[in-house]
Amino acid sequence: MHDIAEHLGVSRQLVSLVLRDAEGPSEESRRRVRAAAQELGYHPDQSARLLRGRRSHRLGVLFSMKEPFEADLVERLLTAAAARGYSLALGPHGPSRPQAGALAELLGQRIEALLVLSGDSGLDTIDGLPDTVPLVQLGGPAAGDGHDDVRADDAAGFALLVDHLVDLGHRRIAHVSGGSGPNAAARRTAYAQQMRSRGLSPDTVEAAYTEEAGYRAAVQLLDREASPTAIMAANDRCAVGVMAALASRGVAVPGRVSVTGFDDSSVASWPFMDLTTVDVDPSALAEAALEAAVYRAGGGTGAPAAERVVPRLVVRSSTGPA
Amino acid sequence: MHDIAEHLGVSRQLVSLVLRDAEGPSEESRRRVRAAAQELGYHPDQSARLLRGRRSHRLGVLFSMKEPFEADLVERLLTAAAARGYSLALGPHGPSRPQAGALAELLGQRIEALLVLSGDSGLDTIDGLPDTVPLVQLGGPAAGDGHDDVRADDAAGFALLVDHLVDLGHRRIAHVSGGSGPNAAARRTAYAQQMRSRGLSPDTVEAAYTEEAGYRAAVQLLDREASPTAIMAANDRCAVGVMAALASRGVAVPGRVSVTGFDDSSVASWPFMDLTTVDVDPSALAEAALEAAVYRAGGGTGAPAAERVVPRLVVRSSTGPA
DNA sequence: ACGTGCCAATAGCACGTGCTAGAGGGTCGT
DNA sequence: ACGACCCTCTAGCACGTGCTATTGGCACGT
Repeated sequence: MHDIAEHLGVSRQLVSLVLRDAEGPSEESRRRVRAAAQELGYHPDQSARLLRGRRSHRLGVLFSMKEPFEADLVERLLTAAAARGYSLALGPHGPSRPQAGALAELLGQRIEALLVLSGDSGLDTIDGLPDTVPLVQLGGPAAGDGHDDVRADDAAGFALLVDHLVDLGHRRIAHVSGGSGPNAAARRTAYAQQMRSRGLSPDTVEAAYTEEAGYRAAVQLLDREASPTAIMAANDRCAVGVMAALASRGVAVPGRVSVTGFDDSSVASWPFMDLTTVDVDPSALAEAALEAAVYRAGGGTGAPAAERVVPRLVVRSSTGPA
Repeated sequence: MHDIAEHLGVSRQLVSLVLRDAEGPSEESRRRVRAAAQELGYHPDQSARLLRGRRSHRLGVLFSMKEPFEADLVERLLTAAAARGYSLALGPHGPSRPQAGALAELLGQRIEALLVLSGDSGLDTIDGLPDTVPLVQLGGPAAGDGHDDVRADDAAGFALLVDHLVDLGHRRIAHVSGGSGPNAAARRTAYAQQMRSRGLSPDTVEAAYTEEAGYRAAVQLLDREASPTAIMAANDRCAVGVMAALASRGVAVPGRVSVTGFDDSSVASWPFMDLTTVDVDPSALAEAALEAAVYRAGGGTGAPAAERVVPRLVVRSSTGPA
């Protein structure tokens, strides 16, 4: 900035005014300063900007790069934040990068609120976070207490899927559960409840949120005497395994068995999968979470929000009449 | 920092010395300062640190969150950078976040070098980047010129795969190509060359780096009179489609047709895929790219490096005797 | 000629930290 | 008892920017 000012023979302050679009400078000055900035390849130093400003308008995001769904959410968060004039400090954690390390880095970045993402991968309890930064939990296991909490309404989603299958005439509908994974218990319960309310008895096989677990669970189901005519997987990844197992046994989908997923991830739309699933609309999740974070960043002190985004049924060709 | 000093009745400078592990302060002081910092929930302000330091020891990474392989690379880069005392500024771009926007944000963060990732998804030509920041390209389409360039040795990888199949007795080996995708031409050429050197004639079907394209290409191959006994997909995603097509036609793998992938992504290790592929070892890629970036950051002015990481053949159960 | 008002541009401090230079108070040797 | 030394701590400036307060210059009215 100093260089630009010297180059033009004006003061540094004038340059500052122009570059942050403040009122004052004449059109002529604006033109010249902008041209010089372009010419000299100037980019404002975010550190200095952040340091000077009273507020940072910056939110931290703690997430895992491994999970495609979280990566997707982060992208939505980026646009949602930009639309409100906020920027995001990304804090990816992974096997080689402990959560605590990523957290410490975020806390050094003047964040006004912290968004914690946790998909189906599971996340150890969040600890070591200071009470100075408000926390918004997004889609993870139930937070301790007192924090904003945004997630999909899994119960509503499973009710939609059960109804869909029952309406198609299915009566032996099995559920391949996420086992001890986050939200798995809620999904299992929602499934059982909706089955009973339709006069059917639930049939759950414990597995996990992985392709391999889905594969094994499906094999197990096929080996029974009265194998089900429909299989509801705990999520899409799990459904991929189920589909693979059926294909390897030569079982027609949806001819003999219908299959459903949960998430509407990209795999669900592969033409040879074409999975009936529920769409949790990551944009809506991101929007709701960001709204909560912005509210806290602005000093909001209302009661913790507990937003439940209602998913949408997406019918594709993996389900059909019993 | 000021608060801690006041809390203990010492000077701010002493606190500074302790917290950055400089020599000088006594053990007693260290203990007390650290305890106070913990108690007050202090985290050093990175902005101020960055502003003060002459060097930032910070590297920018431009990538896409959509691509799992890039996400994986970023994670390796994070650990590699940490090991060398560098930090990374992440610049994810996506549909709603133009590359230029992410780039501008990075340039405002005092980066000393810029790593540009581009997997199989393709990336428009990089422009608008100032000549003040050295650039290292990682795995993408050939950079214009004069930039460091790190990527997998696709030719060596395909040679390994062709040799593997030929040694198993296959003679009709088809290649489902990545079409106009980045590096697809190089892989196609490497395949053709190695086939000829083994006395066989190449047989390429144009497709793309997606599951759907792989599926369609495989269907096309199966409909021929003399269908191949082995199919080499352009990458793992493509191989997933090929496998699905074979399964839906009841073609045994590897009984009647062998299948190979390229990348050793997570799908390749799914038990019902168990794909023979080549492992590009993202750690080695990340390490090499980071080394180049650090060299440039340190002011290195040598000739542009052109590192080719030699991949490793991973034999699984999707290939067998002809 | 002199004040009044306005527009354009400038002066100077503050943000939180790292680093160089220096200050204070002990201990030791003579 | 006095200076030389070391060990520990402190004073103060600099980094690049935003913002408040102030200055300079011009046109206008009296």
